[in-house]
Amino acid sequence: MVQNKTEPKRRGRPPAYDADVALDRARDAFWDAGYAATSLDDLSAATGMKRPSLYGAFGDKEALYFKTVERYRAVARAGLTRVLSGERPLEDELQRMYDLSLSLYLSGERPRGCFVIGTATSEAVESEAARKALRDTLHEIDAAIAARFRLAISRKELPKDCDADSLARLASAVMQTLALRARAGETRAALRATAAAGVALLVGRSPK
Amino acid sequence: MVQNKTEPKRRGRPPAYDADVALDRARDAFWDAGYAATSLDDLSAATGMKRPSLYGAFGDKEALYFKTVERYRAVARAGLTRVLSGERPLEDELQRMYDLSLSLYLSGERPRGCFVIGTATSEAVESEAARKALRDTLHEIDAAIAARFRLAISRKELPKDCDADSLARLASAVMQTLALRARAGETRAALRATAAAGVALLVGRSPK
DNA sequence: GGAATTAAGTGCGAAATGGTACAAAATAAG
DNA sequence: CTTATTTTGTACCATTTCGCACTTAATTCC
Repeated sequence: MVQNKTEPKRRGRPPAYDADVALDRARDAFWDAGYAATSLDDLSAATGMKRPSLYGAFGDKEALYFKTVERYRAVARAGLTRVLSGERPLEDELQRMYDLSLSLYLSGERPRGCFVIGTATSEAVESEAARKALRDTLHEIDAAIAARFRLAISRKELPKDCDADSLARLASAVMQTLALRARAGETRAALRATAAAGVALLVGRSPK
Repeated sequence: MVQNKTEPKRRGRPPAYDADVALDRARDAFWDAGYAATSLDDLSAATGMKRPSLYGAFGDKEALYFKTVERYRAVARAGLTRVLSGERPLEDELQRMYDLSLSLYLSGERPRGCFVIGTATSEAVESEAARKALRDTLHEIDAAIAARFRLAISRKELPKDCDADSLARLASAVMQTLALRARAGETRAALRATAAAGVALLVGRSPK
């Protein structure tokens, strides 16, 4: 595999846009309005690219959407891997995981929750691709958390008879409720309280 | 308050539709495709009513949608009140609550999760009304579960130092993950396992 | 400088969308 | 039977939407 990063000389007219920036802007448009309610004109306005340029660069609306999903998932994956590294105690890392989630869910001008949940869920019954994107996203998070729980069990941070996979799905559930509640307009303080209660329950302390 | 149920004699041409049946059909259309992707023609086809009749009976698309939400919430509220009556042990009632949720989430031809989560979430950032519907729905469920947890504490089904409100939000989180995962296409068996693990964790047994 | 190549921008078109005006139909009251 | 009342169904309108053809602009290669 040779270097193919920013090929030194492209042949024709150079693009006026940066593909990653455009994808982020398109993602923001979908994130706020949902997939179906975001028109190509909205995407054109958000990215500054005319519709034919959008087509040339990313394909149709659906292809563009799934490119934004891929990009979002890559960022989320990196963050999750970082906070669940195992460098700190389980409880700290879980708390940081939810802090990271909340910083993302509240990062827009208005609270908007998780991008994938907010945009793919509504389409998931009728679109096989959206359903798969949603399922894969949830399962990837499940798996990352389960790995950390397995590590915790091996380190005696948790009792040996715990089921890491079940605990992980429930830890995911806490993240999902944060996503939904953030989008529903709950305050940051309320969300933090729910996260803290979730951490307590997951590590074996009943929320007091 | 006098009797106003099915007024004995209406003046003009009688409606050809049953309002409740039409609302259920409209709800099903929204449930599958989401709010934005459901057109008035879709709603007309689903209900068998022409568009002008829909307007006459329910107002515009948004008004119709929120009428279906009200109706769904009333049914959900009744079910929740029933299964959380306090007649049975806490653990049984929680398990029945999730069983009831799953029977609803998997009741369509295709798995579709929770109607409100599946349709209001995507609209919640830009629509104040959708955001409120989502928030009110989540909080109503939180409150119903919290009441049951308070009863459990008073009955010593749970330790006195438990926080019923925090536990209730986490119990809601389990319901929400079932809603999302059902819509994402997880199998019924997988969903049941997640529910069972949630019940165990909530009543103080670590999932084994 | 001219040809080749790639992207940007204008503008069109067919279809779908939300919404409504208006006439026809069905019923009750007098 | 006539009138008043209410619903239904057809047809229409203005707008939006997705998508594309085609021209124009910017750049490299020779």
